[in-house]
Amino acid sequence: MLEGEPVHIRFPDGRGVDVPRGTPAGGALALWDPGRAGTFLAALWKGLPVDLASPLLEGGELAPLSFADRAGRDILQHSAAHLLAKALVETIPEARPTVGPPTDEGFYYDFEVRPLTPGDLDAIRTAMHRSVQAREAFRRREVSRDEARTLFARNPYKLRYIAEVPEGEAVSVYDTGAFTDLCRGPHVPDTGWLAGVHVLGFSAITPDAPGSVPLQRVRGVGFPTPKELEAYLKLRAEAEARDHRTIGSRQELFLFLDEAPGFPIWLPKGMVMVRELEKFVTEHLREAGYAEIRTPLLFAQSVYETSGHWEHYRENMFLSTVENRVFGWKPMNCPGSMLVFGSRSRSYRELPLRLAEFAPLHRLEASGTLHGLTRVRELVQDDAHIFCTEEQVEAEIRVLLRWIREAFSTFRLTWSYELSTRPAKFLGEAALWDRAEATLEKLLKESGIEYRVSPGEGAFYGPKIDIHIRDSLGRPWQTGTIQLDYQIPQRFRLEYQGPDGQLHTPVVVHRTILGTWERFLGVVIEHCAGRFPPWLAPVQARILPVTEHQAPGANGLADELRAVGLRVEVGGTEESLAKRVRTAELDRVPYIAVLGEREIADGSVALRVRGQKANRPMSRPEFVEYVRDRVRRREYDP
RNA sequence: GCCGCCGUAGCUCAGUCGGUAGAGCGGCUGAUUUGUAAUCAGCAGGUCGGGAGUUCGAUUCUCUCCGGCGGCUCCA
Repeated sequence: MLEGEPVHIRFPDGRGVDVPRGTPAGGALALWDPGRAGTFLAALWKGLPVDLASPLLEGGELAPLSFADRAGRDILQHSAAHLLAKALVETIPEARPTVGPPTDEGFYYDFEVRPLTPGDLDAIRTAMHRSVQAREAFRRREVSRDEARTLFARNPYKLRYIAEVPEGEAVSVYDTGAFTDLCRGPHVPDTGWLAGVHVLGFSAITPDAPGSVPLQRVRGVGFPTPKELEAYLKLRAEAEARDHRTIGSRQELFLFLDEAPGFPIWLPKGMVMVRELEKFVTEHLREAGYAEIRTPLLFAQSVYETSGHWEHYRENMFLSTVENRVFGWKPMNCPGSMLVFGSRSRSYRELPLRLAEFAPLHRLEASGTLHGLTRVRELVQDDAHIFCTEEQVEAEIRVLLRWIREAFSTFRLTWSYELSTRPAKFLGEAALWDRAEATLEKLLKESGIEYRVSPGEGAFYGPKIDIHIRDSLGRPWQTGTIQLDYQIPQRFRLEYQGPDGQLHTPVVVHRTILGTWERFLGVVIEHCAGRFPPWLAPVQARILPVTEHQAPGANGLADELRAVGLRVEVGGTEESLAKRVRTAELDRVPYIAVLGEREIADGSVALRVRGQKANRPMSRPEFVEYVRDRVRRREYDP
């Protein structure tokens, strides 16, 4: 091809254009769609991401990338990481940058550098801002391996990455002002695109590799404009306001003491909610043919040796030595259920045998991982074990998948499924694992469920389907789990007599739906920002007499509500009505009933529904029935 | 557990460049009897997370332990 000879470029809408050879990708895209060209931050050239400055040397397919595309978003995050590295090295010249990838949330960059301080962060932010103002270009250069090794001679991390570049692939570096980083690219055209970048914080991390030194990880987020960044930061501030730890304290649901780290203390109002969840789950258990049992919190070491927990889970167990015998606090309910099943001979006619147990479990979680209600050391699962034949497994799991849909819909949560497969440390034979994994996968597929596969994340005894629920800000939490287990029943030598007269080992499905009361409530609190559905609310209605003359009437109404099983409080009259309404709203009480002279006279109530200023007058029986009905139907909104 | 940061009244936070601390809300008492997001006044409440060290003197500086937060790792 001759210099300047036109090349033919095709675009996603099928249109094409001839441009002089060597035209930058950005130039071609501007010809194609001048209106949107300003939002293009990189391009896809023959399916691979490239810089807008990249010259088109031959014909081919060209598509734009903007922030709206995941790939484009990642490019902006990655460019932000470069900008951060530039600023950090300007601030602390001896710092050695390692890697700075985009993440789901934003981006980070790891450095080998002295421990950072908040003051460093300020200096880094200033340096980044300066660079953004200067609109410094990201310039790509391809260099020889020798040149690259010279450029990064002081940085062993980069030298290692240079050595890892496959033979035949060019080593590329990007210059941003005076800063040069090893990078495959592509990048946004210049730092002016990074006005919506914000450094969130830093923390030390310890890389996996043996002998490696701790690194400082600086995290940030990037948006195309400062306005979008502001919107994001506002969302984060809201997330802080709905933190379950804050709401739990404000509404007196639970607390933690220094003397019992990771052990939640349920206060009366929180305990009401735990009981409501229990009731919600238990109703289903009754319909679905479960039986409830209770087994000890402690078992002798030998039980865990049989179950495999001694080998695979001991470091997470609380142990007690009594009369020279070691007892372990159970971290899971399975051993107890196994012992109950094995306590006498069983017939196939009993299967599926569904044993539920809601016992407190103890897990010695590392202190640094504890987090409010969502990561605790004492927890209660809505747990059950289904003992069944291999043929019964599918039907049982189908029921569970249906129940998951129903349960999470009640809370208006969105959830997702994850299939976790055989871990490095596992019990049993690989072939059995493959079969179990195939079964779970088939069930997910036939239900039309979208799921993610997490290789190696299964329990040590079997693969599992995990449920992740997201709170309203999109943060995922693992809750329910369905685990298929061919191992532990064998280890406990569980058997049932089949129709063939032979003894067979049952399969066990371990499953929880909500997961644990603790974590589930933590997420629900954040999801609804403490404005609980009436059925779950610790106080469902508060009755406010306007003056003390209406107090007897208010108490009478409260009795009527209590008589139908509702949780009611009657407000005092020491404070102004406005103040008491305000307090009730801040307490997130779903129904506020005001009783004044008028209401007493005509037997009505002035109902104020939580969050709604306008009040609805209704007769007392109407009011009682209205609240009762919405609670009974577990309506989400009051 | 690892790294960093933090710990002042029940809660949210101010403050002390080393001389033993304040506010708002909440609580209690009194007055007010109130019509839909804060009526007024008064009072009580803190060995400034625990321990040790430096100092004439430590809530303030140092060390250490405990706890919390943000990450890492791990998980329901």
